[in-house]
Amino acid sequence: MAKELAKTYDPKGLEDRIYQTWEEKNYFHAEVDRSRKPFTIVIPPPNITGILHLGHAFDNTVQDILIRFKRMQGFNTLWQPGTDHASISTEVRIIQELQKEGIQKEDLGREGFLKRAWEWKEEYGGTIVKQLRKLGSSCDWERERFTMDEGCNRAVTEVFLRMHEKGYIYRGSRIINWCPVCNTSISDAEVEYEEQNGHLWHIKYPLVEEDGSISKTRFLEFATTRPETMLGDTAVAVHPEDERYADLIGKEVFLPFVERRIPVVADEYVDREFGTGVVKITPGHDPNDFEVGKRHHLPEVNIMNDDATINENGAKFAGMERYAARKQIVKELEEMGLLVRVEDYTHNVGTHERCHTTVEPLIKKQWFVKMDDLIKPAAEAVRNGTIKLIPPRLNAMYFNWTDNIRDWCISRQLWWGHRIPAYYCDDCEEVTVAAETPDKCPHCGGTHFTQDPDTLDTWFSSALWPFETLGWPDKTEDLDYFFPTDVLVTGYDIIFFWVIRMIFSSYEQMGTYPFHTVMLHGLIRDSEGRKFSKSLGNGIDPLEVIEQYGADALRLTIITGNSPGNDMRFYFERVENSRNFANKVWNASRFILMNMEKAAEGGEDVRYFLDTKLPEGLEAADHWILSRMNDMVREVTENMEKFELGIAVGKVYDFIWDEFCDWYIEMVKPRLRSADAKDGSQTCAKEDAADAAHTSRPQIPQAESDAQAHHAPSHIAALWTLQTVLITSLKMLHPYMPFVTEEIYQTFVGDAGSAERSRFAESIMISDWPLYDEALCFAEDEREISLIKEAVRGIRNLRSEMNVAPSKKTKVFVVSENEATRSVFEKSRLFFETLSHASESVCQTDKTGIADDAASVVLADAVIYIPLSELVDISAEIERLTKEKERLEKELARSKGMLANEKFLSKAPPEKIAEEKEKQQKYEQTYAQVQERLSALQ
RNA sequence: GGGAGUGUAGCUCAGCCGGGAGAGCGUUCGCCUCACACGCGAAAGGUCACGGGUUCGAGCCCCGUCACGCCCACCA
Repeated sequence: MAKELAKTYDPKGLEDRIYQTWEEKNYFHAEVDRSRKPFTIVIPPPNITGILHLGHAFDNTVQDILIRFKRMQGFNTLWQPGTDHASISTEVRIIQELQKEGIQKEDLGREGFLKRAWEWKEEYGGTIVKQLRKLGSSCDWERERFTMDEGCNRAVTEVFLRMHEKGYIYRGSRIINWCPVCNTSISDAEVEYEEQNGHLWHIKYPLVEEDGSISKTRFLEFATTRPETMLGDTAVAVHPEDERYADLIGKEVFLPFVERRIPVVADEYVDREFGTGVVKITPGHDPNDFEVGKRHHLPEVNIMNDDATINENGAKFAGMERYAARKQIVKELEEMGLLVRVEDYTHNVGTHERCHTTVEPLIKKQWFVKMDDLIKPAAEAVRNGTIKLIPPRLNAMYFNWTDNIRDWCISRQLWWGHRIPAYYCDDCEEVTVAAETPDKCPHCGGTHFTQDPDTLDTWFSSALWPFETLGWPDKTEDLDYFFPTDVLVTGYDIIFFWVIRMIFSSYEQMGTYPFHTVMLHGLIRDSEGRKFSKSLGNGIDPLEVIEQYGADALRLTIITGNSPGNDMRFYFERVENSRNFANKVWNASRFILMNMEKAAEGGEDVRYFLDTKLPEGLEAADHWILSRMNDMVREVTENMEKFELGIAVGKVYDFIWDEFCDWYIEMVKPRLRSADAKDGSQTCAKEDAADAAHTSRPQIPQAESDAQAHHAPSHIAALWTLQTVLITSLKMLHPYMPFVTEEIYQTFVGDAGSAERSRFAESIMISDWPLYDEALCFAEDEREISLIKEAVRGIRNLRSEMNVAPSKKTKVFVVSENEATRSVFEKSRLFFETLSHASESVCQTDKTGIADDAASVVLADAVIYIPLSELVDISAEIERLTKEKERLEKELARSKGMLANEKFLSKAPPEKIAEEKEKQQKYEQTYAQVQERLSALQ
């Protein structure tokens, strides 16, 4: 029957094989099916330049878990995959590659460059997609899309046209962030501020006197961090209510080098407290000054070329690089006596997040999206709960953005990307926005056009991702069925870049929101809490982790202990622990298979898991584990519905390892063993006897073994329970650890006969998600087994403290006046004895026949005695019991205090009071027993 | 400057509706117990950052303080 499983779980080879089977069986693929409810997730498209890092692994594991969970719950699940063209990083990458060959991108020309870029994309662009498969991602690969494929291109053009038509897209001169190295504008969101040590130069400009002469004695002093921008100054500003300068407002100062007379203006932007309360105004090179300049109708002087060298407006500094110019200007100002002083100054400098070049604010004609109207429904959706952010605390972050939105600069001076569908008439230079080159200029009738050379910000197409991937702008069945999608999973760091833009784009184009829930996860950091970065060299390649420990171990590690929105640190020790867990599950399964085989050798069909009805003859331990399993199913499902994946998987883990493996399997062993003795061959019996001779293992008394044989088949009930609990646990674990669970599941189900087979899913990934079942609640059995567990723990503890060798078996007496308690021990004798290393257990009502110096474990209404006279140190025993007595005294004091408190009695809920009373009673009973023991010993 | 966080065992982190402090790793002790040494059993280890308050009762709620990162803004 069942296949052999290796002794240790080894994911190598196995994962690829299983993944391939899933793909061949087409399990990942979704088709429109009106009879079923869809559940859709669109992947945050990874950059084609990317290789898989732990962030992707995290993001995609979360998505895969949700998808697999929903798939098993019966939803028609679609996980829509694809990749992003990532304009800047791809273009930079290709330029670097060209440089190695000594080629500039201009040498190739636009078309040649794009050809090269596509070749590059075809060759390397698929890497990350292959890597996602290694993780186990159950994406519908047949539907894979690319942000620059034909459909997405149409979508982008369509949206551009529509938004331009409505006036949301406009072209205008604005001060933008310019990256002189990437040679393109970048959006505000792409600017990263870095604290840098710099200087604050205090400079003074001479005043222009009434007669137009330049004063040699009167100056206006101010401070600046960027002295070179003075070449573009068109004013100096003071606060309108600043009395110190009231008389100077409207006058002029003289700007050295460029020899310009510029006005003193009054503007509230100026902070009177800072420095001298005077600010130089450079509208061409500072965003704030740009605003001031607009208010005062100041000229805008651009002093810089695109490569950040000074241009012809910079007088004699023309041609110098910006920092060289700065140095020279400072030097000359000093010689002219206009430099007052220099102080060290730490300030934040805007840099380009991709290359960390200091950005240069420049005035450029760019395309913008007007945001104030578009953003309103996006903000509203989150405010009124139509879209839920998880965790909700990130709402504040979201609103911070929506409330302070600025127009979105969408043009980029790059070649790789969606070219802006705008055409300039060669005759009149007027612009026409159209899907294709117009025939005739609507302004002058001209027939020759030049298309805008710029491309769109990468995020412009990503913003359309949830609907463009489903066929928009066409009206497709897919779009109608799968859209709006359900959950978006991404890191909180791209709420602004992506999430908000998808929300308003979808609302604008589709008239509805793209998803109802956004699950935001944190970042994975290294073991010291640092971000992973190339410069730190602390990168961890997920593929290596998978190679070494398996994808399941990686997935489990990433999810365990994490809650939405929180960062987590990555440790190899934790991966090891996850791997160990996979091995644990593996071996538990191996144990069950082994026992099934043994039973099968005796001619029984033992694939009981195929039968879902509760069989006859289940014992307390079986009921207990089924009941615990049932709770686990409910709690795990609830937590998964709440996106608390870390909590959910923790519960599966604890259940499997602690309750199922460490307790239930151990409880069941003697039952399976006694079955061996019954149907076992002679050799088996002989071996047992031989074993027993030199280890003093507890022997099943002959009479009892016979009794078992006549009894309802206990080992059959155990085998049924083992299989049922295992299969259910595997299902609960499957979204987290898809490979090992599938492999084991296949081992159990794989060769079931065709009749049984039809009742069973052929793969765990399309099997049914377990449901909470009232029929599996066994409160009484849970209480009984708790009692046994408590007793076993006590005995183990005692033996450990007394240094009793595990091989040393002892007689155990359970003394209780309570008949029900005695009966619990009687019923569970078989495994109680094994678990507590007892040679024999005897239940009785009093201490008859028990030595006074026996060691004891005190329970509420029972005392367990272990005669260990030759081993027990009486004083140690007294000490142990005294410690126990003290502990109980403390608990009793607490409990009595509470119950004596009238306010507690009058205000606490009745069930809490009852609970406390019960506890008190138990403490009192136990306490009395301990005291009795102590007095007997002393 | 604004915002939202975090602070719990040596380390990393859980801790739901307020009702006797948990896990993993590490440490110590004992075990190759016929599923698993990637294992089993046991133990030690905590002023739940600090100070107030609310409450019969606070790790959890409220106020304040300190520390640490994060996001946003960008005062020249």
